[in-house]
Amino acid sequence: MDQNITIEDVAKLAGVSRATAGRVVGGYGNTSEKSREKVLQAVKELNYRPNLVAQGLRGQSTKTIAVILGSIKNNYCNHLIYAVEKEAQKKGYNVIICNTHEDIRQEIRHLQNMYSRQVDGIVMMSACRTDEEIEEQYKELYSGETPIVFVDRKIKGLTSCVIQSNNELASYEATKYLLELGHQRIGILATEDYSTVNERIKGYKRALEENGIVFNPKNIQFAAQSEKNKVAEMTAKLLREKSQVTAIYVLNNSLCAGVLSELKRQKKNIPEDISLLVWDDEDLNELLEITTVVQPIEEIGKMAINKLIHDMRTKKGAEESTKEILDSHIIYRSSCKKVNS
Amino acid sequence: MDQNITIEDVAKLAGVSRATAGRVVGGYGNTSEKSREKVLQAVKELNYRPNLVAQGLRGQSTKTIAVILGSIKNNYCNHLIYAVEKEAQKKGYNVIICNTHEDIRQEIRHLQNMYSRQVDGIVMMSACRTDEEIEEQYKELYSGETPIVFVDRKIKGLTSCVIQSNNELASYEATKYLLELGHQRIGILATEDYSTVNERIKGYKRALEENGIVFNPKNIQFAAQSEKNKVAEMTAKLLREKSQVTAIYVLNNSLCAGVLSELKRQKKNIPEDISLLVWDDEDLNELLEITTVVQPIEEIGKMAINKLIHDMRTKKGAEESTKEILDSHIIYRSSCKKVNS
DNA sequence: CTGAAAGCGCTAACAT
DNA sequence: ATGTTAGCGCTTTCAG
Repeated sequence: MDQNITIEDVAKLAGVSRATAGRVVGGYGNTSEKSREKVLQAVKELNYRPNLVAQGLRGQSTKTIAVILGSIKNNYCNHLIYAVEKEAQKKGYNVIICNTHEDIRQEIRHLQNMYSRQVDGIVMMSACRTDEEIEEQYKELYSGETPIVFVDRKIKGLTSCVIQSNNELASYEATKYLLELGHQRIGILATEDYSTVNERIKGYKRALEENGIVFNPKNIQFAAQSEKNKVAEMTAKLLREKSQVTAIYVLNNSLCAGVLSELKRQKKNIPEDISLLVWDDEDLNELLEITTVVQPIEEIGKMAINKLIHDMRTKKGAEESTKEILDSHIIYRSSCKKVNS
Repeated sequence: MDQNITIEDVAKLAGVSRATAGRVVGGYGNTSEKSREKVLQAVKELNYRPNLVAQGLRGQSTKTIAVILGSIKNNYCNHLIYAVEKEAQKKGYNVIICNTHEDIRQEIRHLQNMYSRQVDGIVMMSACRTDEEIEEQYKELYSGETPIVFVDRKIKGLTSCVIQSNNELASYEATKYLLELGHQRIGILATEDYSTVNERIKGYKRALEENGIVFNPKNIQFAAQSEKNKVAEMTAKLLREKSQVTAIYVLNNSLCAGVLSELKRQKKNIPEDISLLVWDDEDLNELLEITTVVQPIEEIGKMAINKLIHDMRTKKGAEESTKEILDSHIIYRSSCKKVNS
């Protein structure tokens, strides 16, 4: 496995020049059938493999795409990376992963590092909250020459390309479904303030309003995925509030385990004692028959890569904001029960 | 965000030579305090970022590590990558992920590609079964100059460095635990024939033997993670066999959902009707109180990176096989019940 | 302590 | 159709 065989070695053995050998191997320019054969023979004999780093330096593409997101452990991210890697692979790109642990400082470091690496494009689920703006000095990192596709969350005050599912609408429909079952007091559990979550809350509010129900801020509680105890605590709080909820609507899959654990501790049965509706599907949801809003993650990932590759070709940086919205759908299982209110 | 600022631009602005600028930026060689300041000032002013691709071509390291494994969706792999990326980051490396989908052909393509990319090292969970051997022509891919650390599974007939948990022993102990509870007929569900699985089966057999129980081959069924229906079917088969099992021992977390789903369909309660013991922990296990064998994945990942970096430094390829075994432990929950046999 | 120059492996413009 | 050569951005001799 000598790693040091270069195009020069191939050329020598084949008895042609570096350029010709390169043309054959790279499949560009014109070559005679005779030299083609000789070169290919030499390639095989020497087990030559082109040096992608040199290609990357010489040419304008490193055939590398970075995925920057909170944590690969998160269910949504995990599926996203899977889809992204699959599509990237198909298109001849490799994927570098960067976990930010939802820390904007780390996100910025990763971005700088990826630019140093000359990646061709970036898929990003930013750690930036809706209320935050990127500091002025770092803004250029988020809108330079290298194309970035933002998935799921968008960033305030930035020209950018976003791909996400129809959060507002799907959330509206999910809420409407609960309302139709007679639930008037629907408690929400969500991760902290990201644009995605906000849109889902918006849809929730719209459905309430349409049904003449006054929104009660106490019915929304926040917790981060990592804070398992807090998730349980907030769940308990929802159940404890005077306006006792009859349904819990979990906006992020990552919080689901914590909610279920608290429900179990309180010996609340689903759906007899409480109804449950959750965003993002996984084995657990199917097993426990939890009604779920399913986002088309596979397609989002695929589209992200294709948009990226398109932008790379057209050399268009973030000149204009674009937004692709893909449809989510609800899988109705048995975790939501009719109540008479 | 001009990407095209080079060390030359910095040098010009600072009024020194490329070499001196490089020395300051790269922190090598000697420089006077005066030029140091001038260069650093220029770096800041121009927002210079070194080109890692050029460094990679010039130097001997690309600061890149590849992780090649079945699928990031698999729970074990997912946690492994997380740990690997975290440790690699800390040590100044980035991680490229490659999913083989448990297909040896894809694995080989990935390997070739990663060598083309001049990665510094590879963490690999090979798709190679125990009964298979790597074809002669590809063997060099698995034991060349670039250090590879094999995680979890090892490959037959190859000098290699393996890191894994004590599969045999932990499985022996898990089985012994079930035996002590009175279970005589313990059904196994496992993914197909990988070295890891084999070791676990070995531990299982040893425990049976020690207790004078004759091993019944029908009590072991295989299915792949992806074949959800087959998992259910095999579970049913275990329950149906004349030698009806009183406990199911699942050797791979990825099969767990399928097993649970079948148990549910058959309205078998855990642990009243059947005991359950599973490898690898996740939220689900805690929630359903499933007794679990927990592998130290975090440490395995960390150790893999450190071994890799060590091997890179010492330039030792796979000259000798090494093996690191880390301890698993069992978390006892309530999914296993005493029976009188 | 600093600068000039070579070269990592590749591709592309220019000659032949 | 093929060879020669320059140069991508960096590091590292080698002189001075």
